[in-house]
Amino acid sequence: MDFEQAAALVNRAVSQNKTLIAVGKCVVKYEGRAASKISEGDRVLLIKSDGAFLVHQSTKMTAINYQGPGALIESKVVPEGLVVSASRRKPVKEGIEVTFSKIDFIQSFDLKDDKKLKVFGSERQLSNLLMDDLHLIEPGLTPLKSESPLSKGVIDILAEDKNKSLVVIEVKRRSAHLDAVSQLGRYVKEVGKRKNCKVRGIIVAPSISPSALKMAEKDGLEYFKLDFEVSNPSAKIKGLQKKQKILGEY
Amino acid sequence: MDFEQAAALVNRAVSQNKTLIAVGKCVVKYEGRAASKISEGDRVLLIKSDGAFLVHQSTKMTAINYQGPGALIESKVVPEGLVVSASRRKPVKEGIEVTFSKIDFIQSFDLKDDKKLKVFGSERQLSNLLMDDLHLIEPGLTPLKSESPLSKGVIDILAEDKNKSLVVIEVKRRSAHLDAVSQLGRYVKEVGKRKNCKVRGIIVAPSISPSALKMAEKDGLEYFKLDFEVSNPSAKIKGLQKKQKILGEY
DNA sequence: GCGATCAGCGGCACG
DNA sequence: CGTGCCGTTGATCGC
Repeated sequence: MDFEQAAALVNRAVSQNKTLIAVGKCVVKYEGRAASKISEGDRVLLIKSDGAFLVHQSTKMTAINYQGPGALIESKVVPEGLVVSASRRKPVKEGIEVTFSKIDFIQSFDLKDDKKLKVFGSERQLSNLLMDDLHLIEPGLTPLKSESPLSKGVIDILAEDKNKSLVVIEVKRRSAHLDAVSQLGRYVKEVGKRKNCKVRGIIVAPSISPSALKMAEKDGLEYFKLDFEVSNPSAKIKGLQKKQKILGEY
Repeated sequence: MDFEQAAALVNRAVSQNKTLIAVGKCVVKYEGRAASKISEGDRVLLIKSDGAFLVHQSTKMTAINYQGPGALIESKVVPEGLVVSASRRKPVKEGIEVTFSKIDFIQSFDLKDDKKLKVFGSERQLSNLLMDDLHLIEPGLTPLKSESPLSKGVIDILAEDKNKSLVVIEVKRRSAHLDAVSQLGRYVKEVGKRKNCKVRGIIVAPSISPSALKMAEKDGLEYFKLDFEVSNPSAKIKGLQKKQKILGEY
């Protein structure tokens, strides 16, 4: 297929909201929030029906250049070959330009798909499950509210212990790191200020980095190890236990 | 092309480290760090030469299911159609299974590409540029070290002001948020502890969220607005000015 | 619209 | 390997 035909194919695919796949030798330039350039090589261009625009190399998961849904897509022939470009004004003015010097393959597809991915084991879901299992953390701990909106951020679980103290619980679906401790610290601080009382903070996560645990202890926050299991189509909390003073284990 | 031929094509492409593109009607299941399922629809499957495995719907930028480089890829025919699966042991045992009931297109490509993307305007680059422009923040501020490794994290710029006080500078290429303030706070705290002296902290970013600025001021950290420009092939700092007490502007 | 956070985040660099 | 953090992060949800 020559460049003229290819350009026509791209423009037709875009105007008909079809998905287009092109493979060939190209250079790619981007300018917007950042700028980038890559010289000639074989790549895959994927343009989706909503205008999402992706340039992939033959390795790695991530696209080397891209433009989000809603991009304005144009194609034209220039002396160097076929140019396919995508640009948008928001979030900022930016654009990609892919210049093919050789096209190995180009085709448009009319993809019918109204299904949505269902995911199990998200933090939200684990948090909801945990609402009913707070007794695993300690007796007398009762849930007050989940997804409680704070002026800044959202508290995963707000609870009350047997002494009627407020407890802020932050759930992580993967290892907790320094940022998680900082985050919980902010929530505990804000709630304490609002309610003008002492507030406890608990991190619940499958693991925690040593420095994060150290920081948590220093800040008076607690950590509980969360043991959970995901399968299709559900997630389940298997256990929950206090783990502190990791050095003491040895 | 029938399923048997397609399965053979996939296995051959994988064994030869080629890149494979398939388009067709399929269901996709994933189980591993989380679990997911999506019922039948038209999607694009992209398998790269390094084993990266991506399933795309016809909208949005992100793949709905994926597996990183190094995944073990297999293909076989079952009563329901063609199964293409990708699995790996690390970081955890996990796998995707794509079952095609209809194949619209399938082809392998031998992509030659040894080029690497060059990006301009990264935080690292802006930070390096700023090293020479510290006087724009305040007279007498001199750079000591860039990318200074701390026990936890890396300080973008460590500097010294005219009073010989240490100054930790955190550069952000986009709007600074609460997490950036927390991050800088951790650094300032650690440096102050190490050197046993008062340490200043400055956030340099193109903008800052109101709550982040508030928290910064409360924590004794400063904010400077960074005005920069990116183009191909470079980035440039255009200006730098103190912005505080935003409410006072009105 | 901005703000804050999650994500199966991915990728990178450093210890 | 883990730890930390950047990313043109993207995507979602609440204000």
